[in-house]
Amino acid sequence: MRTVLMVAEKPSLALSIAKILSKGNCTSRKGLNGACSVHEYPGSFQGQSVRFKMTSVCGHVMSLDFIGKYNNWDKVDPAELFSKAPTEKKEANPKLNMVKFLQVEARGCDYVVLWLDCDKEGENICFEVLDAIQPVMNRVREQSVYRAKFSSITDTDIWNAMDHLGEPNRNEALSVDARQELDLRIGCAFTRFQTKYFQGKYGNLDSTLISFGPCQTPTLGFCVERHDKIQSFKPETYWVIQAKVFKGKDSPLTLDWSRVRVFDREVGQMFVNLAKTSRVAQVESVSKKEKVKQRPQALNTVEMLKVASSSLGMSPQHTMQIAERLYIQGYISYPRTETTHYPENFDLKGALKQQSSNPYWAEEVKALLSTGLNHPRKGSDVGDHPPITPMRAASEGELGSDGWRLYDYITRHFIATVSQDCKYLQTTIDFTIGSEAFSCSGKTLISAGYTAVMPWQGIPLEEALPACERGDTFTVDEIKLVEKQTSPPDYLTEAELITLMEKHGIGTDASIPVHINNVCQRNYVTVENGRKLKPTNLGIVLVHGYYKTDAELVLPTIRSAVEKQLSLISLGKANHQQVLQHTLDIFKRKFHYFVDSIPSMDELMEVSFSPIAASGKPLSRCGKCHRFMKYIQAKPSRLHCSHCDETYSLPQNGAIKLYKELRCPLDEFELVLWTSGPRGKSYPLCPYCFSNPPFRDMKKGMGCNECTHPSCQHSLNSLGIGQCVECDGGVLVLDPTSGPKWRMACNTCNVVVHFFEHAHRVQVAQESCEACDASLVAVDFNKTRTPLPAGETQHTGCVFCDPVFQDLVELKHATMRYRGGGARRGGRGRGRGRRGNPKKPKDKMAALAAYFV
DNA sequence: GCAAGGTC
Repeated sequence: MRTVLMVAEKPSLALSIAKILSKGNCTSRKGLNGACSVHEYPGSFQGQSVRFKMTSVCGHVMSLDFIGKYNNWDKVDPAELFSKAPTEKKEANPKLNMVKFLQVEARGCDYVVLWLDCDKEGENICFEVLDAIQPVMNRVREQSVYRAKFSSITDTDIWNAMDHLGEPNRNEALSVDARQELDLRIGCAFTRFQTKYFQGKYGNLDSTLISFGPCQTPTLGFCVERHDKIQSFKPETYWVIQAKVFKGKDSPLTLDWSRVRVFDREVGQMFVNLAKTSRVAQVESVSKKEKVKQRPQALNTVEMLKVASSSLGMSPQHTMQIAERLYIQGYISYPRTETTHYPENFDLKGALKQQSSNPYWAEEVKALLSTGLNHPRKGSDVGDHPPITPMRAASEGELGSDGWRLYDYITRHFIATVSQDCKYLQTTIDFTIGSEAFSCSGKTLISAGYTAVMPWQGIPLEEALPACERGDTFTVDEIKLVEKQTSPPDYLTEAELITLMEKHGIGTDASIPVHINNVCQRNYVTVENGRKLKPTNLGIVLVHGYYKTDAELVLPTIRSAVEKQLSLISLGKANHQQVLQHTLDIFKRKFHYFVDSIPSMDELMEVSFSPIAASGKPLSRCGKCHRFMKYIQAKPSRLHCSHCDETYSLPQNGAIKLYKELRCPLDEFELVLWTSGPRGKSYPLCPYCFSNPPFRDMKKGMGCNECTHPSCQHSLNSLGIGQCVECDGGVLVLDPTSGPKWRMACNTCNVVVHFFEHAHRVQVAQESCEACDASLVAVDFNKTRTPLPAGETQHTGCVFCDPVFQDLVELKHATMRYRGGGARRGGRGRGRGRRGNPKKPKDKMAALAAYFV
């Protein structure tokens, strides 16, 4: 019997589609990567009996990157990234082992049906899947590759797709390939160039990365545009007539002037004088209109993000993480969708019934169930996923604070979509006072409709307008000219930014949160009270710089202009290679122009930032010139030797101080001590070795706790104790600065083990433990407070095995269990390589020759 | 260390 492999874009869809096509009769098992499942069932295909295997990928299988050597920022000129640097496809998520998984499942299959999402990205993933599986599939004479086209996950749609299989569209896939390559080459070239240029020149930029991208840069542009409007705002004075009238014993009504405002005081005064000729206000007309506030459309991602930001105070990134969790746990439907229209067969009533026992909205739900659901408003069906709805009842306690708040909103929104509109009566009374016209209006609620579950949208209670009719007169209580000023706009709110991004096609529902998060993380924008986005100096200068040199780099049209080119590929009207070359050429020229114009950007930078040579405070001495290097604390923190004009990287996210003026035996640089926090991990490092690994088995970014120097007293070889209790390959290293709260810390992960508190001295001995091969540790306690048996003050033993140490090492028991009571003894080496006596080189030059490989 | 796009 032949086998048909079917592949969807994500595990949840594979399950939904398999359930529909197998009519609920499929067997399921987990795939080898743990993330994807395989659902199998018998059926018929192209007139023959077959076995179906339905599975999925997890989004893109591959992602594009430069080949290895072009990822060296120090050796590659960013201009080479436009054409010379070759790219390669790498597995998007190596942990998922997706290619292997697909091949295992595809081996022996005869046909494949591609059920990827029906958009360009999905079309591209079709070919990623085919590239992986075609080499291992059986060869059949007839067509073996099919594409299912569906616009919703409903029985009819899925069966219809199965009955009308087509072929994957290579042109659409190629347009995505082109987009990937353009984004990569352009983004990385500009990012690397401006990062290196500005970081080498200014000391207080406070950003580890000065990135550029066709989505993130326009995103920043929107925020700066608003900032500029605020800055250039000139308040204008204007005048309004304030009129108060009353009738009988009613409290006075404040009226609105029909001319609203005037910008000339004299003119305003003239109108006041005209109005003042009369002491009564004449009612000209009273109108009552029934108005409707429409119930919302079904919820999509962008709307959810906006409300979460403006009403729940949650960032888009955080909102999506919470929504993802609610989705995985089955509380809500798939949270990434553009669609605002429920599928025709959507069980609205069933979904609503599940909410009928929730204390917060049970009353409204029960009322709806008994009087009947309102038909949802027509939305747009983009054919991706149904709108976001609750899938099962939940209580506050089981979801956690933010989880509940988001679920609460999603559910209320859902109930609102099947509720009645809110109806209210708007009453407007038109007055004349002298020859000037005024009015006042008020709203009274007729029926709350959906605002019963979305009270924040309700009609606010107002004092009712007095009953009156045409011809009535009111007494004028007060009439005067009031001076006011126009006020500047406020900073862009996150919700407004999302609206702008959506309008200009910057990013997608799934990527908008990422771009906003990026501009915050890169220190271009800060989030102020009320989730308002205020650009930083760096953000402002960058955008102004682009405007000065090449405004297209920051305009929101940069994306759509490229998309237009790309659509030619997907429509088959232009050749993929030609479009790519053409667009790359344009951006290559822009890049060179940008590089040439960088002095004009510098003019802006100089105003806000200080030159690197004038930044920082002296800290440790350079090994080459023996002068003090300056420690620059602003991100990325680093050491700068102004004499040698060299910058040395440091570990981030911690504090740096001088380490007792001790020097690295290899290069004479003064060591510095990195500390993660008051009770955290700390280790010394050599500023030179950190960027220039001295031994072949070391990598960039290693401190002395990973240094394999055979004899240096600060090295791993001297201070390493034993294998880490949690991670693979890490070694617990004595922190010689930690006393009297002595500890050892893993040189790879974050494990910190406290031991021998209040010991006077703790040292790593030359000898190793017979049982577990860990280095022995020698401790020395004060006579008066020694915890050692029989009042002894000194003891040397293994921190893992020595019974004397048992109660003095915090993680002892966990350690023993983890090691299976020593069962792993003699297994893999302990990885410290400190056995044997390495020969000491005769002099320093020989040592350097030996070490600097 | 870089982009943007999928998704876990």
